[in-house]
Amino acid sequence: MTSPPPFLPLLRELVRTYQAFERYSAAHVQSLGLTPAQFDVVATLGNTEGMNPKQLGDKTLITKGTLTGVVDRLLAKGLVQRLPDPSDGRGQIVRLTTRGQKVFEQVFPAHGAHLAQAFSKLSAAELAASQQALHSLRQALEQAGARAGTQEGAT
Amino acid sequence: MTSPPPFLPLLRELVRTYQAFERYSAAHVQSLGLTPAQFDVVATLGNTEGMNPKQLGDKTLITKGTLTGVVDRLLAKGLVQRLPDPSDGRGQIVRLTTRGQKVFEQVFPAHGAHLAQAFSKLSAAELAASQQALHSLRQALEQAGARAGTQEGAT
DNA sequence: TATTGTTATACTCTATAACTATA
DNA sequence: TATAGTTATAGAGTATAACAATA
Repeated sequence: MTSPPPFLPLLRELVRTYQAFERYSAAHVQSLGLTPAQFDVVATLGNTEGMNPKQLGDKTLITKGTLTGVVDRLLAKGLVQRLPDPSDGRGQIVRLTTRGQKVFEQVFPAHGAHLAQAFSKLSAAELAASQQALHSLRQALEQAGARAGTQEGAT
Repeated sequence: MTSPPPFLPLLRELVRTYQAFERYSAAHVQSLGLTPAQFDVVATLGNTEGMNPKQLGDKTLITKGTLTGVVDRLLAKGLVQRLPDPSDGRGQIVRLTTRGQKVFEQVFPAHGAHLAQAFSKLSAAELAASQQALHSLRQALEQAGARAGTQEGAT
């Protein structure tokens, strides 16, 4: 039995860092009258030409039945539109409206302005290194996830 | 207008990495029949002598009205108990039951076993670098959060 | 008067399964 | 038959405000 690798502190750090981000961004999101799920969708649609609910669900991890309701509410707020998918009669394209685009552009610069100050202490190299570190970490987690999914039953 | 700092990809990576972890651990949590909020409470109570709902809410970021219901459901599952707070007639102490303790101890080693495989590809140096990177990132975020919290009103 | 915790309200998210329409 | 998306259902989380009991 090899000694256990010290990844628990790393995970704890990951969770704390994410929570710090969540706490930070929650104020902005809430001030827009968006729920986390709705914001997730808006953020995913930002800077795209739109996508079908299937792709949207895959990216946001929202299941299709749930996504219908989330998109409905964004529709009611006038932030997204549903367009027919020209290449598939069953499909549709969900896309930000002009107003949705404005909201998208509004929240990220707002984040940016605040965060820019905070991040000004980190060099470009540090940012890159952090990003790379997170990427490795994510890959490890995704492998574990795939494995867990495959070998399921270790309940 | 200065060029935008390149921390957006870093944040996106942070979110994705966290989501990978979430997705990974969700299986274990779900297999225990616990919701994320319930697991949050159990994990917070783990390795403690219990605490009052006020503290519990502060740590889990669950508001008091919501927390009552979450604790109710954990109570129904026999995982926690409500004890009177000897030092405050209004208060109570929420504490894991023996069964709750067992669940707590059960889920964390289970995480470790799976994750150990995933992390075996990362060297100790890589783990340390990742942790350091996250720590810097978190400090930046917490500074931003503190600033946002202080200057609030930019809603 | 302030604080702890419960209750009531209303809305959103969530997964799942059954269903319609198109491929 | 398979897939895209909707609808129905039931449960849980969420914030908020009003309330009781205690400090």
